[in-house]
Amino acid sequence: MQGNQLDPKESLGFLTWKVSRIAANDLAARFAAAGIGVTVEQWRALIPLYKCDGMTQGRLCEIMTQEKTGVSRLVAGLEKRGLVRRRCGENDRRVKRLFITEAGRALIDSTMDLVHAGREALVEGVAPEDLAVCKRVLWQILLPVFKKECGCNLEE
Amino acid sequence: MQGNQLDPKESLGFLTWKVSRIAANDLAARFAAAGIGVTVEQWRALIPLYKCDGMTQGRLCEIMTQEKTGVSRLVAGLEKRGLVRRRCGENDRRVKRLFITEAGRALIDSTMDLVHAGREALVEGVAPEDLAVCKRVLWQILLPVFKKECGCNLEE
DNA sequence: CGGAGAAGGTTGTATGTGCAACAAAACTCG
DNA sequence: CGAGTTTTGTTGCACATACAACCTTCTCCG
Repeated sequence: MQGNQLDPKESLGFLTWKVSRIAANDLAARFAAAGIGVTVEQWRALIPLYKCDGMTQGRLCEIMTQEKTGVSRLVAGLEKRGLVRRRCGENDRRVKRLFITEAGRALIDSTMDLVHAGREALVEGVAPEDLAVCKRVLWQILLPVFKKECGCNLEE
Repeated sequence: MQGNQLDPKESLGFLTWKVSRIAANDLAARFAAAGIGVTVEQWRALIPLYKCDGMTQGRLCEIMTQEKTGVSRLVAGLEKRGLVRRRCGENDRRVKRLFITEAGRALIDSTMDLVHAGREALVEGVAPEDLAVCKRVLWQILLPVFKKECGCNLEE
């Protein structure tokens, strides 16, 4: 039985890695085809701001469960593209508050159908009840990381 | 119902992305703690060579379902660390054949327990039958990509 | 043959990500 | 108050990954 420790089908890390690459690459191709000038990661970072405007950058890190360095650069890219504005906090001038622009909102709105189509294509042929179990398992694994970090509309 | 299109729990792309990051970061931490001087990605690239020595670099690209550029750099890293040797093909001098070294085999052997522990920790608390469904779904999604690319021991 | 095109790999460029180090601002407590 | 500590964000560095451009080698076919 120890022999199949090297079987990729048995490693959730491997499986999720590959599926996430497929999903991201597919979405990137759809963005490119539609002339959307934003990366998938930047798009993902924009979602929380769409749902909850004005949060600090640190808050976005928590929501994305990601290092502050990466988020700092994602936000810099979003700001360069005019999708987000950064403003220093008034009470605490260390923090940067993030505000999605009208262009940012429009981008999310205009990509909803695209994203939805991509998700459908990804899970085409998968039994809905199995897919539900799969999502539930993955979310269960993520929960400890998201605990006490899920305020401000992340649920909803 | 359209409102929860932005719910991360509903996006398999998001879920797999986050779980794969958790798994990779956890494994990287275990490698670092054990003084294993190799990245998770390099380790993953080494697996197919452990199972099937002497394949060409292009073959490894197929097995890893990855661009040749990334594989080229992964293999370069493995070679720099003395875990793999590259040799030009004899009949076709364009190809590079990849041979795992004794150090490479020893590294895989010595990390098996580590990796196994990481996998156990990742899915701790998940019902085994649900986990099996989850893995089956993910593999089902990957299958079209792996089709006709799964020879040489990938299946075990 | 021999040139056109295909195939295998590498390098350049852009972006993402994590760790460590750093800078600025705020907080703590004597 | 003020020095040390903590918090927030940025920058440097290393590595991963995708696309495009390129080089070398092989193959095809006239």
